[in-house]
Amino acid sequence: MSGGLDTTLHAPARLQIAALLARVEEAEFATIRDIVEVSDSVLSKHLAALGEEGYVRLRKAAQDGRQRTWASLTRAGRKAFAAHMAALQELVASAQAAAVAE
Amino acid sequence: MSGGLDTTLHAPARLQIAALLARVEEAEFATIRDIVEVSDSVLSKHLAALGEEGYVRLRKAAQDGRQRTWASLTRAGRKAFAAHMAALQELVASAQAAAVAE
DNA sequence: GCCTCTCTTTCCATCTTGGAAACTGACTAA
DNA sequence: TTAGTCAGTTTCCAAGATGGAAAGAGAGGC
Repeated sequence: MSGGLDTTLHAPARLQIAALLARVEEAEFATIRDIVEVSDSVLSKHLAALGEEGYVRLRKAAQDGRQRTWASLTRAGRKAFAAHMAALQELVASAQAAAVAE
Repeated sequence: MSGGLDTTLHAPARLQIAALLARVEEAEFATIRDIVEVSDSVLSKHLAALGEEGYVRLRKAAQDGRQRTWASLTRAGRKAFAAHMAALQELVASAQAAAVAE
């Protein structure tokens, strides 16, 4: 019943995360958390969900003696995001077609 | 945390309903149900939700001796749908801005 | 009065989302 | 080496959505 929409990407929080990552090489955990405005635990879980789907890659490394995590979209992630946005556009278009047929 | 997105319209099923109605004067209950592919009860509940939000108007009338229900977007509904689509577009754009700032 | 058609409402089970708090791993400081 | 931080993770739990089946309800038809 989800008309081509990717449920993993459709949830508001993850849609924001994906949209953010779609325009960057990679982004830091804290940066994403502040932009999306969710708690650490929630962001961690969303990134994990995106990771399991193969959409996001997490890179952990130390910087200034502090451990940091960078997230980036995988190729599949970019593709899925683009497809999802396309599905949204199409949702409107197909609605139009259905209307004509009615 | 929902970046300007309208949660009432964001749920896949309701997004499809709204997209469909956005292009028609009005659509029949059964038509919507078949396009969105949900059960009667579910469609009824979604339309009720959209109605409570002031986005959809339901018109009931008899046709060929059968009682039918037509749904249509109210002006507020069309406005909200347009705004929601705009928010989706903007989500991508703002993500870009954030990326630059990073 | 009874039946059918067309939704509605109720009941219920499942899934998702979100935050707080506890926990882990890595590294710094004594 | 032990204690303390920082940066996420995982666990626990509560709340809200969503979906379908089944029972209801209203309007006509027979």
